[in-house]
Amino acid sequence: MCEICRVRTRKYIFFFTFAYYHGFLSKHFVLVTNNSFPKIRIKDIAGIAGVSPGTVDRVLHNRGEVSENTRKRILGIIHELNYQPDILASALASKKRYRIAALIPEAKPGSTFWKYPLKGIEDGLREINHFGISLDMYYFDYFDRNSFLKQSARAIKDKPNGLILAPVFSEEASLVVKNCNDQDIPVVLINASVCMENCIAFVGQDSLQSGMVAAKLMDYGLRDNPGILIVNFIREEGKQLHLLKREEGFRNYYAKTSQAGCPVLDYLNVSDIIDRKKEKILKDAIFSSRIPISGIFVTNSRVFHVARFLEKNSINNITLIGYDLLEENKAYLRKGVIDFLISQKPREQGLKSLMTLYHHVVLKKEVEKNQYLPIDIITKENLEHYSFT
Amino acid sequence: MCEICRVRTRKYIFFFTFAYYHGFLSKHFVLVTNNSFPKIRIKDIAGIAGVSPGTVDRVLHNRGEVSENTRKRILGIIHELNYQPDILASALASKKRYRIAALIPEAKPGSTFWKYPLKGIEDGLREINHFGISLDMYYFDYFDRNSFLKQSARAIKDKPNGLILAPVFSEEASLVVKNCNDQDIPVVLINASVCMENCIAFVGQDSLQSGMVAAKLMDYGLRDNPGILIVNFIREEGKQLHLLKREEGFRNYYAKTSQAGCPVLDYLNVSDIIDRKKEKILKDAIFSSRIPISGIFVTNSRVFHVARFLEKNSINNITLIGYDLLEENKAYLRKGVIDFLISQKPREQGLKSLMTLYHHVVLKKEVEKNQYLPIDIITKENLEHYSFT
DNA sequence: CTGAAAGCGCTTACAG
DNA sequence: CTGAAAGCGCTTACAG
Repeated sequence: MCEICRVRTRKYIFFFTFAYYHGFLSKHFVLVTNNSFPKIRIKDIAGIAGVSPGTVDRVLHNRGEVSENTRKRILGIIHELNYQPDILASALASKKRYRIAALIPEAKPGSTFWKYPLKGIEDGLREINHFGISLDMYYFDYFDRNSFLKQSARAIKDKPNGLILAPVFSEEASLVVKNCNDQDIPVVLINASVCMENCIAFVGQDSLQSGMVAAKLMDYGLRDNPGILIVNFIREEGKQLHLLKREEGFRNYYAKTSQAGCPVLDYLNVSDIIDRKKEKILKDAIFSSRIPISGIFVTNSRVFHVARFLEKNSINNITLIGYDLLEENKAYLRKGVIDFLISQKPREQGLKSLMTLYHHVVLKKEVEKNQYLPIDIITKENLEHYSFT
Repeated sequence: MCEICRVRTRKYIFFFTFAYYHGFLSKHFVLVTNNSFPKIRIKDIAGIAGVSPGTVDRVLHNRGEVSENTRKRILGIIHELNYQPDILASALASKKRYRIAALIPEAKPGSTFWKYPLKGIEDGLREINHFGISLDMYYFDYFDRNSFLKQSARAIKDKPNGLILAPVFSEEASLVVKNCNDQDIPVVLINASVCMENCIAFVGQDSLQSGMVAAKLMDYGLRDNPGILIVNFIREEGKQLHLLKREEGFRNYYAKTSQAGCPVLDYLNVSDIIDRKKEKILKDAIFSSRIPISGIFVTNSRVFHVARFLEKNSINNITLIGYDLLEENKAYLRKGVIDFLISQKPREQGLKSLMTLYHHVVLKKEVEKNQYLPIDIITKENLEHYSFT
């Protein structure tokens, strides 16, 4: 039913397409291009359409000033030949510059998590900076709402072409997102999610599901000893939604799936800020618990506080599960005090956030809205091969 | 001690560098460039050195025909200004083409593993094909040595600029590597390792360590029930080195680390090819074992054979651990027949292999020789977020 | 051993 | 509404 024509050289492309467009060939004619196919250029399209390259360019970039007639003709040819612009030549010629801003917590000694997303962003930048992309970092203090407000104001004032945002303070972050929306600055959320309808993407972990994974590991190891303590190290009651989600996932698993049936779950909220009281609170919770504790699940990276306590008190019959490959946590994992760490691919979070903005802002491609990264299970045995992920 | 000068515009760069090179500035002068720094071009270097761009290019690419004197002068300036070539412009101007060949098993229904490395290679290609890179695939039959020989001969005859090689048949693969060496075709090994001294890199998993991870999971779940069966599904006795390594890692863990002390380990080799006998062999091994079996470790992706057997015979008190997210394995993981799967990041293996060749062949950068990928632990709970890794 | 010129494919003013 | 020309930074013959 169709004539098929394999084309190799520009001359042939020109001939067939020209003929096709001027009605010399059957409407069932199909142009089959192959591997050793010479690239179609704007010039070729212009030649076939009988216009100048400038006009094709105007059509390609929707910058108007083209009659509807020629526009349609050109779009037809572009479509027929499956024209793919040469993004190298494009980037080289258009001296467009894009500024991406990243608003994330500063990595501090003792809170090293955020150095990995930063590394991911920097690694990504190295791959795409040729395309005229530059990066501005706005660091804030993880514990200081005011520093977040200050840095977010700075970032927005600089009017970047895109923003990577760690919504550590969820309410304030929502305002930032709204603000960006008003100024047409696309936002990608990293690590935690908030106000999704106004963001182009979220890159991070499925918190609910990661709680289920933690519970599975707990359950698998402690089939018959159901005394479990959940510890939340929090900044403010009820504000860090992803921690609540993790706890919910953990509880869901035990409510529905556990092989041991529903065990006794206890929980404890400890302030993440006041340091001196942590130990006493843990001591009370563990020693005077109404149930003998055989497993502890910490819903974030502060699991090393518990590990330190267990080690000090020579308690080694408690299974301990927490989050993230902080240096302290890694050390306790190696020693066997922590049994499992759930990791969130922090480096990839950074990398993917940047790439998502690049695809959206520069290449103008569709991007996936929910980019859930794998929930990595880390043990002493596979830790070393995860160092840079 | 040093004069510091922040430069912004080309004019200043020219002035300072020119002055510096002609002795008008102190030797302690340091050129500090910053973010909003205009790119240094070949033209700038040529201007300062008082030569033409062509000469600078000759120096940059070591293509001789330059007097030692000017060569040194130009190299000095290049170094001083930390010149970074614009790889976009370079790729656009030099119409160089690079052909990468990939020699990997064909993904078949029932053996879907290799479709993920392929996907990784294809995804990577899409990022770099602008740079004149094309890909030729040479698929062979995982079970057929002759098809490997045939396809490898084809691949080499086509003289690619680089080869991605899955050394499924280790001895034959060594010959291929030697052959490539003679013709200056760089080789990246994917998934399994062989003949490393002649390859530029290996991309895959640390097999010994992955066996340790499997053992850890087994041990953690079965502290008191030490009857464990190791099952090897093999093509030929002693030929698939990475399977032996996995078993070795598993045994090492139990010999050294196990909390239960050294448990009773039994093992079984089953031919991967003759299908009808598998079930009977498993039945004999499990039912008439000298120890009651409470855990089975399968050293590769054929774990679904065991899962099928366990399910058919309604045995559900045996912990089952194996490798790879084949469709069959995923189904048994979801049902709870398989407890854990170790995954090897098959897609990333493909992606990294291609990128390694790109960096080596096109960008002429140093590449890391041993690229061990994370040893992913997959459970029913985190399976869905690993689909495409 | 060195330089001048043309070209890679696309974009950007500018002239009509 | 359309076209001709110059230029992005680098490379490739070619002439001397």
